[in-house]
Amino acid sequence: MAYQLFSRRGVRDVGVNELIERSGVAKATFYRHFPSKDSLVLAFLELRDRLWTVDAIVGQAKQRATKPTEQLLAIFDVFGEWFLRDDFEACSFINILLEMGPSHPLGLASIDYLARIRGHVQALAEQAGLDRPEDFARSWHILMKGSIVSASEGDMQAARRAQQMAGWLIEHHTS
Amino acid sequence: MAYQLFSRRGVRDVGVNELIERSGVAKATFYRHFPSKDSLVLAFLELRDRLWTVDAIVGQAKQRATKPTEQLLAIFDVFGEWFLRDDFEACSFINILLEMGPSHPLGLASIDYLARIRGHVQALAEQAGLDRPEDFARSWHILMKGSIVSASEGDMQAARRAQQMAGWLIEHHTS
DNA sequence: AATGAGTAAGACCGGTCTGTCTGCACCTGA
DNA sequence: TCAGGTGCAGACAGACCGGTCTTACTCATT
Repeated sequence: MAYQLFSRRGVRDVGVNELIERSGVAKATFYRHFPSKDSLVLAFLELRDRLWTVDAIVGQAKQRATKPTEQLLAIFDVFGEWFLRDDFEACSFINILLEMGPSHPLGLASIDYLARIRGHVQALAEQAGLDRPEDFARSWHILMKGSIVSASEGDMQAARRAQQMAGWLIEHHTS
Repeated sequence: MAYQLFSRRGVRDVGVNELIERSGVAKATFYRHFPSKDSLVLAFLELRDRLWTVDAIVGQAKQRATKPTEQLLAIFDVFGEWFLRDDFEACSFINILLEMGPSHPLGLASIDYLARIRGHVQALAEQAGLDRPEDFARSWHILMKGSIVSASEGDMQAARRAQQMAGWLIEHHTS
């Protein structure tokens, strides 16, 4: 419920009143479970990490290939299909980071979850035996984030373009 | 004045009252010049395009090299220094696009100015005689936007990483 | 039957937002 | 001298914000 609203319309655009009205819960009940709106947003970010990062992206990519390098490249196959969805809502972690700033608690949490995404990439890079896996993951993440923003602009081939550059990145980290 | 506030703190975080108070102008005078806050934001975006895109980034990059491909790569040199500034404020076009959504008038305007940035890249690609300059510019733009988001997260080497991938992109568009 | 926990509904608080309107001073040109 | 435009200062409207608190009700346990 809150997940749909936050991911599609952003944190700032959804007020507490709307949340409780749509979920049919009383305001006092809401504030008994969450001491503030921000703490609900933190719970949303954690859920987003599980549903989107772990299940929808990394999980899907791992299912589509067996070799680690192919699993990495499959991330952009998943992205390509995700970009085509009409309810494409970009990356909540990026949205909130840019919306609240890197010093706000929610911005800091978003940075943390983005680092977690990078951790998945780095783990796959290590399984693939690539050189300097952390540098690899950081470069890879640039391609992921850049393609998401391009998709928000309307470039439907953003995933394919990023995947092409990702292939070159793998080559240059292969000894 | 409004430029500083909007670029550093975002459009939604700066209200009309603060704007008029800081600029020492009366509210009625403000609304005589701009029919709404959004129209001021539109003027801000246009100024941002001139000061930041044209002067600070593209202009600087062109000054630092003579060959078009070197001028392209110099963009990431400029980015690298920009990322180190303590008043680094990310890209207002990306911020506003993600904050307002791609269907909002301000989001649409941001998409337009982002396309203009891509136009500068494409023009340089054509001068350099690179293959498929529009595809090149779109891939290049992914690297620019991805590195900006990574810099917002705190990765100070984001420009260097993007520049490396940008070099490979040039190679693959050279016949 | 009595008690207490939990809940829905919503009034309420102080504050913010964009945008309008009034009051008053100033300046300029006829 | 006086009309008209322009400016600042700020009250005000109407809506919304996050968050607190009251009221009335249900239901499970004692």
